[in-house]
Amino acid sequence: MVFSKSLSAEEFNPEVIMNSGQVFRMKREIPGAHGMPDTYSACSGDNDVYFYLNKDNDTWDFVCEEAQWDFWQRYFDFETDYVSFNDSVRASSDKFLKESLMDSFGMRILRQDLWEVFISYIISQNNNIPKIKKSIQVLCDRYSDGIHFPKPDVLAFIPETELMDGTALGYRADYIIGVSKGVLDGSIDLEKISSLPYDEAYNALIKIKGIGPKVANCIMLYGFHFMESYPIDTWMKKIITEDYSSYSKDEYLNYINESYIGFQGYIQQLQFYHKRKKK
DNA sequence: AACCAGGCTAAAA
DNA sequence: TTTTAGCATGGT
Repeated sequence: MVFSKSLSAEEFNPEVIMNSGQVFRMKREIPGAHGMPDTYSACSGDNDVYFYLNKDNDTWDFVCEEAQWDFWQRYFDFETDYVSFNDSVRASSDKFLKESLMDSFGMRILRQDLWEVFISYIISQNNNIPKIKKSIQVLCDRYSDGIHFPKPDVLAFIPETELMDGTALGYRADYIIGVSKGVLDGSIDLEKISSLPYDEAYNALIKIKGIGPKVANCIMLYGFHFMESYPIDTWMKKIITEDYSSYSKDEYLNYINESYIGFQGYIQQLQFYHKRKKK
C-alpha cells in the first residue's frame, strides 16, 4: 500500500535524518531499487517501510502495510510542525544554531522502537558511529533475519564470549546480556518507563547497569520522544566550550531550556549534525 | 601510531 | 559528593 505525503525539503530530508546519529539502520537503497532512482528504507520493531520522492506529483510516497501506516506517521513525527519552530530559530540571534539549521533542513526527531534504541545506545558509549552501525548490523545478521533487530529472548542467552567475538561490542556485550535478561524477567519494562514523567523515567534508566546520563537521554529522546531531552556527548561538549564560550555550562543549559521549550532535543540534533559535518 | 569515539562502572579522594 | 582509572575495539 502506498501512502503519499506532500513534504517540503525543509519538512523532510532522509539524508539529513539518517546521517544525524539518531538512527543507525535507515539507509538509501541502491539506485533502481523498487524501480525508483533514490529509495530509502527503514525498519523498526516489526514494521517495515520504503519511501522515495515521487517526481510526478512532488510527494513522498511511503510503501508499507496498511496497518503499519499509523506507526510510521508517528515514527517520522509528522504531527509536529518543525518548520514553524525553525522560524523562531531564524528569528533568534544564536549564530551557531542558525548556521546549524541552514545545514540540516529536513531534520526530524524519530520515534523509534524502544528495544532497538535501548540496545543501540548502550552500544554507542565510548564508540564511533561507523563502528556502532557495524556492530548493530552483525547482531541483526547473526541473531535475526538480517533486517529486523534481535529480540531480548535471543540476546539474553548468548554466551558472553560468543557475543564479543566478531561483533566489536567489547565490554558492552555484558551490558546487553544483562538488560536482555532484565526485560525478559520483567524487572525492566521499557513501555512502563516511557510513560513516566521525565525525572522518574531518567532515574529509572540510570539505575540500569550500562546506562548513564548520556545514554539515558538518548533513549528518552529517540525512543520515548521526550523532546526536552538534551544528550551531551563529546561533540556537544566541544560545541559548548568552542561555540558558546561566553556561557558557563550551566548558563548555557539554562539558555537552551528557557529559549527552546519542547524542542531542546531537536536543537541538539541540529547542532550535533552540523558540528560533526564541519570536522 | 597515537588518539578518539553519541560514556559507564566502581574505586578513590 | 566529585574525581579518576580502566575498559574493548575499530575509526581517523
